[in-house]
Amino acid sequence: MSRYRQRMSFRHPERDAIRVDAVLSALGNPVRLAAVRSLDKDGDRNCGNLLAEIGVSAKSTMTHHWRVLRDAGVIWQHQHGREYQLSVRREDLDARYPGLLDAILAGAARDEAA
Amino acid sequence: MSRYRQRMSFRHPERDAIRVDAVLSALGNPVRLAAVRSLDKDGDRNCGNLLAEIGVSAKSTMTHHWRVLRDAGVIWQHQHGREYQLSVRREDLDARYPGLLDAILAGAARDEAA
DNA sequence: TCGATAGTACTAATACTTGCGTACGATCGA
DNA sequence: TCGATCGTACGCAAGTATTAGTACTATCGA
Repeated sequence: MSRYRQRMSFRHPERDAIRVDAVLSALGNPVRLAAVRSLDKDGDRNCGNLLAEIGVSAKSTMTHHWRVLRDAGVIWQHQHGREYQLSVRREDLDARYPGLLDAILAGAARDEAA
Repeated sequence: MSRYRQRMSFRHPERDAIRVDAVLSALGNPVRLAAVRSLDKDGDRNCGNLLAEIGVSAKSTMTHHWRVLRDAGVIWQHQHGREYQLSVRREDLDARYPGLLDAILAGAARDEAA
């Protein structure tokens, strides 16, 4: 009997269960904001791709951040073979909070330029 | 010699020093989001007014939240007699992150309605 | 001048966050 | 079938956030 729980597919909140304070809290962390910017700019990715790009050294650290973003309803994370496909939940976020994600991403781009 | 530092006027970040991740992190807390919604809806207030409205029991708790919002560049807080006038830094936020504050406030209103 | 009021400063307890090392399960490819 | 790979699960350590009690300063008004 293993000490480790068997991995199963993740729980993602329904669109209607997304809350703006959770979204803001999730994106209010520089590592997660950078991750979502990358996902939005360059399309879907697996976890390892982004790890190097964001400059985080430990896989387990990003596993934590993916969970926060997933639980807040910001990203989808689905298993695909032995990789996990990541994508921004743009349809859901834009439907529920029109203009929010674009304003945030534009703001992050502006901060970076300055 | 008192153990307590004398109060002086607060440091507010310059418009150019505001960072979107700090704004999101500040507004990613339900108490602070509610406070900013009240300020935006009903105009400038002092601290005590909002205390009751938001349902926070201790003044010192709100003192902490005002500091977080102030440091993030979300609110102005200026002494006026023995009260402190609070207001949303709408001009600065709208100039730096167009549409962000409106999207957030609309989102909070939507969440509340649901 | 003096009591009441507004709201901060400080302290502390508790809970949550972030980061990473290590153990592991599942899958791929040779 | 077996080693390499992907990325999670778990656990720990250090840091930060949240809340509130109490001490305090400054100001207002009678």
